[in-house]
Formats: sequence, structure tokens, C-alpha cells
Amino acid sequence: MDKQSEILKAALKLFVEFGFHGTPTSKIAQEAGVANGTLFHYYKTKDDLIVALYVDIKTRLGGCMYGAIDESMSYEETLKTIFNETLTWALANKMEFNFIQQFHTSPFISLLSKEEIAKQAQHHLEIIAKGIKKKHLKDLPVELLYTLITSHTFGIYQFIASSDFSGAKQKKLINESFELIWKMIKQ
Amino acid sequence: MDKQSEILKAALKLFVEFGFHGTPTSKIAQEAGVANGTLFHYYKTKDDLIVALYVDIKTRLGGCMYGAIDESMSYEETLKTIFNETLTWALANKMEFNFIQQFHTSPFISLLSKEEIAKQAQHHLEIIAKGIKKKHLKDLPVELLYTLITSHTFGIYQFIASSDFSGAKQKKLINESFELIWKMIKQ
DNA sequence: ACATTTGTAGAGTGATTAGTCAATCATTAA
DNA sequence: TTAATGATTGACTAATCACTCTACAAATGT
Repeated sequence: MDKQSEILKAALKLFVEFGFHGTPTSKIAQEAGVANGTLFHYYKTKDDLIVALYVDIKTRLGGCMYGAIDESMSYEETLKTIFNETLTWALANKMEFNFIQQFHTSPFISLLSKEEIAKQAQHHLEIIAKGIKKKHLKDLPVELLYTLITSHTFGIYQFIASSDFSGAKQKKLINESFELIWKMIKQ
Repeated sequence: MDKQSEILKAALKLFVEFGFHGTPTSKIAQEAGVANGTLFHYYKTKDDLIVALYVDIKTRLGGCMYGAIDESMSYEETLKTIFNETLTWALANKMEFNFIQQFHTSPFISLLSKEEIAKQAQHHLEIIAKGIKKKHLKDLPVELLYTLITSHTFGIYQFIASSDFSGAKQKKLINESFELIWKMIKQ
């Protein structure tokens, strides 16, 4: 692994444990096994590093979510697959998922431009809009449906992550919780 | 308003805007109109102040939630009232509600003892357990139902707070969104 | 072979921070 | 009146932080 990846990895670990301002850049460099100056060679400022880490994680999650769906699936199957992949990824990458949450509820979210935020949700919003148009989903505001699905996902993650279930039990819970949200939003 | 309250008020405003470590105690004192030393007279450390602020806000929210219910209500009415009061309070106290979320997803949550956390959720969990026992709610794990309701509430808050609806429209949305979650969890 | 860019190092710097402290001021109690 | 306790102040300090700078090594292009 190259030094730049090591820096991101170290930053993730420390940010999740100690928070953004609670983690000095010197500690990140130390944890990554590089010199102080090296960190600032790759990221001009600490804020740059934070944003880069967020974008990196979001990209990885996005790739995983949409890598699993294909055109032959029914609408319900598509949503279920995205829901499933998201939770499976989240449970396998808890630090990353916690980081996303921490970032979202922190003032650092303002480091992202509005366009960047919109771009991230766009694909999801399109899928939901399509579902409404084709009468698969209730005729509610797109943003509201998006929020409902997202917060349900985060909630289920929190519940599963805070307990200590077996892999099989986790899978069962994920399936059941999709049924719950699906009944709530389907037409 | 006494100086101690001014300090909490100033801390809330600055923490929500700049984060915990992003807000120096000197700025809090300045914003509150007191001397540096006064802050440390009331709160031994910055961490103490953060926890005190969290407890203060939680107490205010709790008081508001449970002040509105009484024994004569049906089970559904009780839940609906709590849901309603929570969202109404949250929308009228956005900084406070954002602070709670920020605190929950931050490493500072570990400053709270497990007993304190458990104590806070206990009343809610009891109500849910009662609902399951009396067949008002689905027979799912209490913690799961709690998580579902909580994350739904946070989601709806985020949706309403991020838009600019009239008071009437807000009320309508809150009512409709209770119907959604109620259908999901009722027996 | 040489020149240029890029990666890496770590000591150094000026600014900032949480928390202290000694000195007043306000209030109450004996 | 006097003593005692608590409230308030702001200058001060030791530590810490983000970031710079200079030097050197490695890679790359010509």
C-alpha cells in the first residue's frame, strides 16, 4: 500500500476514535508511518484531507451499491439489492460508515459544495422518481422517500452493529427490515 | 438570565456552528459575555461543559415529550403525541436538536456512562415493551422498534428542517409521517 | 549522463488553546 | 461590624497544533 493510502487509512481510524479536531495531523502521520511533511505533500491542508477521505469512502460505497444491480431486476428487487448491499458493506466497513455519519452531522459538511452533495444523491433520487412514475412507490415527495429510506437504513445499521448477531441472523434481519420499509413506501 | 445559562447558550450556538474542538473556551466565554475564568468556575473542564449541555438539552426535550401525554389516551394516541411533541420541539429548537445528533455521532458520547445512556432510553423502552405485551405493536425486539421509531423521527426532522414549509404544511407532514411509521410497527 | 520533477523526511515556527491563579467584588451569616 | 464564602475577572503559562522550510533521495524524461 502506498503512503497516500496509508495516510487515509490512519486518518479514518483516528477521526472515528477522536473526532476531527481531536486528531492532530502529527498523529495521523505517525499512525501512517510517514513524516509530517509527507502528509502535507499529498494534502495541502487538514480540511483537504478530511474531504478527500469522505469522497474516497463515498466512492467505494457507491461502487459497491450499484455494482450489484442489473437491468433484468424488478423494481422491488433493485431497491432490495441496493438496501442489502449498503447494509452488508456498512457492517463490513463500520469505521467507514461511522465516519460518514460523523461527517454528515458535523460542521465539516459545509466544506462540500452544494453541487457535490447533490451529485451524490442524484442517482438515488432518479431511481426513486422512476419508482413513483411507474406507480411502484407512493406518490410522496422524492426527497421525503429518499430521507425515509436513508434513515431506515441508518437505523437498522445501528441496531445490528450495536448487537452481536451471527452472520445468518444479520442476513435475516436485513431481509425482514427491507420488508418493513417496502410496505411503507410501496404504492 | 444568569451567567451559567449564558455560558450554556453560547456554547450551544458555537458548538453547532464550529464543532466541539473547533470552539475554544475563550470564544464561548466571549460570546456569553463573561470572563475566561468564570467559565471554569462553573465547569471544571471543557468536557464537563459539553456533557452538562447535553444533559440540559435532553432534560428539556424529555420534559416536553412526556408533559403532553396522560393516562386517558389510547396507545396509538400516546405514541402519536410523543412523536408529535418531539418533532414540534425539534423544529422550534433546531440548534438543540442538531447538537444532540452531533453529540451522538461524535466520540464525546463516550463521556456519558452506560447507566446514563440506559436511563435516558428506559422510559421509551418501557412504553414500547408495554405496546408489544398488549398486542398493539408487532412482536419485534424492543430495541429494534425503538431504533425504527427514532430514526424515522430524525429522518422526518431532517426533511422538514431542510425545506421551508408553512406551519400548517409542517403539521400535515408530521401527521402523515406518523401514519407511515404506525402502519409499519402496529400489530 | 544529466536535468527535472516528484516523494520523503523531520526539525522548526508562530499562533492558539485549555486551564491556572491571585486579586477583587458581592452576598450572606454571626 | 466582621468574617467567610462564593462569584468574577483577565493576565498568564505550558503545551499543542497546523503548517513551512530546507535538504536529500528516487524516479523519470531526454
